[in-house]
Order: sequence, then structure tokens, then C-alpha cells
Amino acid sequence: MKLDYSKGASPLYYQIKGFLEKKIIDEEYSQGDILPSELELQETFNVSRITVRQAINDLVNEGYLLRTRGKGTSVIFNKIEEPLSRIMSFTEEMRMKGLEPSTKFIKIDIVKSNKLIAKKINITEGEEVYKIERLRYVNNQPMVLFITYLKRELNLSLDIDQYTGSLYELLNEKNGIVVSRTKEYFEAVAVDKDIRGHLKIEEGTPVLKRTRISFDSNGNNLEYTICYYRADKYRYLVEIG
Amino acid sequence: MKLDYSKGASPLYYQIKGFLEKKIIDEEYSQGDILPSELELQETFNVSRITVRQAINDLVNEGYLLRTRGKGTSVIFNKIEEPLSRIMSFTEEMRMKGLEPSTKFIKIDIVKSNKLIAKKINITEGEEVYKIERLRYVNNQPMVLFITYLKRELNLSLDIDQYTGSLYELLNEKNGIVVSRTKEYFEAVAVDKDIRGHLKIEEGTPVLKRTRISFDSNGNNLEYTICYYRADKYRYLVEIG
DNA sequence: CAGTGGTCTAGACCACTGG
DNA sequence: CAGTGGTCTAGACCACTGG
Repeated sequence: MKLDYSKGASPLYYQIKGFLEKKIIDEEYSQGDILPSELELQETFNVSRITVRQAINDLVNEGYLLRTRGKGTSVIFNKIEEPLSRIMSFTEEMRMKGLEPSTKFIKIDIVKSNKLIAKKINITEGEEVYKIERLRYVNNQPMVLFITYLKRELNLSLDIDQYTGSLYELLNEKNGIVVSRTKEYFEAVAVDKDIRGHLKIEEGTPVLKRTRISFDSNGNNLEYTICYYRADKYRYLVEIG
Repeated sequence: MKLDYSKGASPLYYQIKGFLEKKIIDEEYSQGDILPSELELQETFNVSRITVRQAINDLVNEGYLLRTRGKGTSVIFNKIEEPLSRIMSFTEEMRMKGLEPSTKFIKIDIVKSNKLIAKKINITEGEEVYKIERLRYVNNQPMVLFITYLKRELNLSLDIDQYTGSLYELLNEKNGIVVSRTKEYFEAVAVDKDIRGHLKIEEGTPVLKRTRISFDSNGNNLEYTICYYRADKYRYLVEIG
């Protein structure tokens, strides 16, 4: 196998990683299979052992591979079928299921933070924050109401047409922010008349409440969101490990 | 700094990792701080750069550190306050909060699997499985009802006294099984009279239903558990990233 | 025993950061 | 510019696995 040594090409280990990753996803190597040994891979690609190991290490850390001394490196699972735990937006999640979500009700305001909000996004009580409310539909049925608080320093547009799609995509494009860690709480609750109205549910219908705090890659918490899901239409999937 | 070079000692990189980890947890290095450079650490410990990097890489992968070329390696967060996403049993979780859970109602049976159970733990419909029901209390209040299905091949004891503590700890001790990946669904539901009775709640009280499939390190799914949480007493925390 | 991954050394050149 | 982490080489010895 020839690697690309030209200027500007990806690092060698990265090319090897991609080569192996593709074989795993294509199931040329499938669950339980033993990969070629490090020595074989060294000879195949004509690189040093450390370079091979760097490629394999990455795949181990991403949950594809398991190394066992004396035995070899085997495939734990094939990612396409069983994705790893990651941070996914509602939009992404629905698209993965082949559904296109729409947004029916949007409000964006600048409000003074109360004690709870201030604590959640690490500002002083009373400081102004953005409050965005979005009601998201799938297949013409209300699915979830999001109430999001964001730091004022993000300098967001007050044009509601900006907020019809994924908020995470927007933050990424406009502010270069990547959400890299979240903390989420799950509760089952009864909700008030206002929220019932938005979700079109009867009194007494249980609602899944999810509260999320997000952090960017520098560890700054930037978002506090409360989500109310119609529990009869939706269940929330989390994968860990 | 002197490392332990005696026979049977931990690897050098592991000792260095522990040294750095301790300083992070003790907040000698706290959020945002820049660690000593790789060169400095090499000299401090009198090891090669690769050894230093191996220690740092582990800490990066565990979410403690962030490397930036040209700048240095900085602390993203201090684990004690904000634990990473990991798989935790109910017992562990409560102990972390300083509470000791107890188990009030236990039943273990061998039953024939229906279609759903068979699919979830990857066996043929009708094959026998263990069904374990456990009602867990905290502070003398019912908190959660677990209904767990496990593969027959695990050869479990039918002695209910075995199941008063953490099931995961038991599987680890008796069968050498480590749960390394899970898939969990969250829903808000209303529950039947039976479950309401166990949880001591009124009709109409929303309940948080959590469904979990666990996989061991070889990717075998071994457990299917349905959990009903008293939503008024409990909220479930998930951390990702 | 041969083969595997685990650990480690002593170097090298590079791209990026900040002053 | 000096200092940082990113990539890479060519070796070495080791512990563990399975036949």
C-alpha cells in the first residue's frame, strides 16, 4: 500500500487510520475479527511501529478496536450500526431517522437572568441573557418545546428566521462554537397549561423533561436548555461507552 | 522526581500519569492552567518524550487535558467536581451522594423469553432467561423498580440474598463481566397499579422509565433492564463528552 | 516456542503560537 | 525569534498468549 507523502497530505498515521476505519465500517473486518498485527501493518505501509500504533490507538479510543497482548487487535463493533455516545442535536437525530423536523413557534428575547439561570451558565444574577423558545414538529405533530438560555456575549441575531434549524449548527457557523461536553438531567413531569397547549396534550399526560448544560471545548458553559418532550411520541436514546 | 524502577512497579508513563492526575484533582493545576511542557516533564522525570506523551495522551483521552500546538497543554476540568460520562450503577451513584441504598423486594425466576426480550439480548424467542425484580429504597423511600433480564448461560444463583447490592458488582465478581457499553432510552410514562403499589405513588403521577441494554467488552449484549423511577424523588444525570 | 501487543530510548524535522 | 506540541524513524526488551 502506498501512502501519500506529498506536501500538504494528511499525516501517515491518519491515512492508516482512515484505511482501517473504512475496512471496519465496510465490515471487511467485522465484529470479533483480528486485524493484521502491528508488524504486518508496518510492512504493508512501510512505516515505523509508532506510526502504526498511533493509528490503532485512535481507533481503540474511539471504541472500534480492542487490543489484547499476545493475541492481537480485534474489532469490537462496527460503528455504522451502533454509533458511539456523542452529542447530537435534535435536528441531526431526526435526520438520521429520515425525518425532517420543522419549527412552528419561535420567540427570542433578551431577559434578565434569575438565580437559577445565572448559576447554570456561570454569570451574575441579573445579567442579561438570550432566551429562545422553539417548538419543533415532526410529521406535523408537535414533538418538543425547547427553552434555551444563552450568554449575551454571543451577540446573537434577534431575527427569528435564523432559528428555524439546528441551534448547534448556527452557533458553529456564526460563532465558531463547538459543543464538546454536555450534562443532562432526565425527569418525568406534569406540565402547566401553557406547555400542554404547545404540545397539544391533555392534562395528566406525562412529559419527559430534559435539562441540558453544554460546554465548549474550552470548558465554558454557554447554554442552558430545558426541553419538554411529548412522551407518547418520543423516547430519548443515550449511548455510553 | 524519582520514579519507581523496581521490578513489578507500574510503567513509567503510568506513574507520571498518576502524578499529573493527582495534581489536577487536588487543583494544583486547575481549569485553564498550562501544564509544564513536554520537555520540562522529560527533564523532571528523566524519561523520553514518548513516555511523557503517553501519560499526557491518556489524560487527554479521559477529558482532563487539552493540547494546543505552540501554546501548551492545559487543564479542561477537574474531574472530582464534574465527572465524565461513564457507566455507573445505581448503588455507586447513590454512594457518591453519600446515601446507602437498600433493597426491599426481590424476585428471581427463570422464564421463557418473549419476542422483545429475545431481540434485546440477542437470543431465540422462547429461550429461557433470568428475570430479576428489585425494588430499591433510599432513605426509607422507594426510589426505583428494576426489572432485569439476563442470559441463562450466566448461571446465576437463585438465592435472592445475593441480589441485595449492585448487580454489576455481582456480575463482575462471579462472572468476570465488565459492562463497557450501554444503550439507554428515556421516557415519561404512566404505570399500572402494580408498579404504583411498589413505588407508593398515586394514579397519574408521572414516572421516569429508563430502558437499558448493556454490552460487555467483547460487544456481547448481556442484560436488558427496565427501570421505573419515582420522578418526584429522582432525576437522572447523563454526562457526555 | 513464535507471535502478539506493552513499554521505552534517543533522536529528528515540522507547524503553529506569541512576543 | 524561542518555545510549544505534532509527526516520525529505528531500534530495544518485555510479558502474555496459544500451540
